[in-house]
Amino acid sequence: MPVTIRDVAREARVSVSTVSRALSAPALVRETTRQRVLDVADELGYQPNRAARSLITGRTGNLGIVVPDLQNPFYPGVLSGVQARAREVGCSVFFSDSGEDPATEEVLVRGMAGQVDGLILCAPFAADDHLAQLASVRPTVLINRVLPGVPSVLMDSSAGMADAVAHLAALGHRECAYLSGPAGAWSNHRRLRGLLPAAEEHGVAVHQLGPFDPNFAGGAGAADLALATGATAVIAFNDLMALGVLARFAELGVAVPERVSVLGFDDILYAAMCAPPLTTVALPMRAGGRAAVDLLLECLGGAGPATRTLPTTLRVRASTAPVG
Amino acid sequence: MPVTIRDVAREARVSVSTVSRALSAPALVRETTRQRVLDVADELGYQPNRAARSLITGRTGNLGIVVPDLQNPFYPGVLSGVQARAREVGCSVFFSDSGEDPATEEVLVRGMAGQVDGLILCAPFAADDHLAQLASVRPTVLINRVLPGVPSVLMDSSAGMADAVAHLAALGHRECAYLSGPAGAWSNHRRLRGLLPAAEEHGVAVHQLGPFDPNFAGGAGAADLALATGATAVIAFNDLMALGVLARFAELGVAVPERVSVLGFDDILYAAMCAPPLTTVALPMRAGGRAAVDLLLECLGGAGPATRTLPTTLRVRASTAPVG
DNA sequence: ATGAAAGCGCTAACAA
DNA sequence: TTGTTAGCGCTTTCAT
Repeated sequence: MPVTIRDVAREARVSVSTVSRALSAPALVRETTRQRVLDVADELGYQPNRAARSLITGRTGNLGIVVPDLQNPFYPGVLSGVQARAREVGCSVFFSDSGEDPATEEVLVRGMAGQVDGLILCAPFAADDHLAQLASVRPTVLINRVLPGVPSVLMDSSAGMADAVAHLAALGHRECAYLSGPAGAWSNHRRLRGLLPAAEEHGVAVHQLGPFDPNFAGGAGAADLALATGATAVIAFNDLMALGVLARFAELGVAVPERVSVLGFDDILYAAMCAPPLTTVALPMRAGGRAAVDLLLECLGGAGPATRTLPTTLRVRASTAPVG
Repeated sequence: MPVTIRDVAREARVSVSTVSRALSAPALVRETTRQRVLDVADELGYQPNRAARSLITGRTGNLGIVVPDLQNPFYPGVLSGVQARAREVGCSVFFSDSGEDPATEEVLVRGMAGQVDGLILCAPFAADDHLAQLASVRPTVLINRVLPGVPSVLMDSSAGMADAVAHLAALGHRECAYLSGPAGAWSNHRRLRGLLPAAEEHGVAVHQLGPFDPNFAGGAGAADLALATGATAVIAFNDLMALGVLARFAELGVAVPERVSVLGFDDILYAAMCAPPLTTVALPMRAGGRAAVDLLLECLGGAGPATRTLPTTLRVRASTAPVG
């Protein structure tokens, strides 16, 4: 039988209300009383029952996050940031994985909604109207997705893409292929919004290919198409695809970066570990997770829907070189 | 104001208990009544308050899992399995990351304990006595760790290691280097328990090196040492290390698998994506996560502490070849 | 500064 | 088969 607030009250010779106050409103009890209560609570190993507390306060102290696919190394990074920040502010976090399915996503969100103070939806697949409905159930923060009236954390991939193009242009590339990710994805859209104007500005022609699956196989499948365009550089939607391109090129005996330069997006762990190490636009995964928690907390505190844009960083490694 | 059980009761013209029963003990109400209640509940969008329910039943419907490090691709795999299975049985899952620190681990477990029915500890870092204490707070299942009296899911890495050695022996290797993972780790211990007898049996000499950090840098750092032993094959504690070895060998111009064969452990996503693709012992990550949930559910159902051992699979790829 | 008492929304006896 | 009632453990008025 776990120890309750009454046990502490009895032992400390005060009322339950005093115990309650000693724990959650220290200013309202005399210092000596408070100390005695705390001592007793400690000695008895008292842990307030969160269900009872939240039943009355309406707050759970929990956050929920749903990501599209934990197998994509990008999301564990975000998740890790969310959890780290949540821990710092004393929150626990519910996690789930939608398998990139909008319907599942909806079920998961509604399931979590009842037991969290707020939700973080990472690159959600739901359509705008559905998403708006979900966001209305509980305070919600979006990551890498925009929806009017809903706060969001954005990673500035347009700027990252512009950096990437500038880098290629500086290396003398005049023709590049872009391997698209999922057609409807906000993130793919954003990359294009960075790519096209920057390419125009630098006088780089763009062959837009795809959409492809945003994974290794997708990249491997796209590699030959990219080659056929005659482009001297390939920009992939994400690192997983870039890795696929690298692998297929190796198979084909196409030298990277001597004959073709390859560029990824995300900077997942393996981008630095492959051969050649991948030049890529690093997205602030952990920072994004942390920012989402902060934004959520602000909303719970009554702040209006804000948007926070996080900078990206071009990491130049060995997969890009001057056009030969 | 959210809709409560009383709203449903009033609208359906029954008592609250009937509503309660219609939802959680369908057999106890007449079919027509039940249908009416369900219709009203649906129409009103009624969602039972989990805090209130758990306050009285003592059950939360939540599970908790803590992993050492989400950046290691092995753990997202497990986490993903846990979550998938939990969802099937209607549970939500709390997640956290200990950063491979025993003290943090303990804090996290105690923090979660109050709001979960059971806990899954994945390759925990806590010492046996501390772990035993943690496991006594709530029903607990261990993954890749054993402790008397505590149920656990084990991945049979001893057998996997034996397979690996047999594979190398068949290729004619007579001398191999083993790059140890963390000294105290149960999993490292297990690998050795498979390696040594199998090596003996097949007449393969083993150079035991390390311990090293179980990551890319650790492997890269260990590569030269391994080479210096004169072994024709290197078995790394895990894939991340094996990838480090591969990278360093590439730098050194040491041909894999022509001059040295390299073997990993885990079969993380990248193992199939690197060059050359890595021969490795695949650990059932998702299956392990699912099994842990099942075991936990059995414990909650009153079953005694059981141990479930999951088989591993040797995946032969291009990083191993006959000794030249 | 402290205590008494009224619930939060729900389930589980116990009655009917 | 259904309703009535008593709490689960806690916070929060309202008194004192």
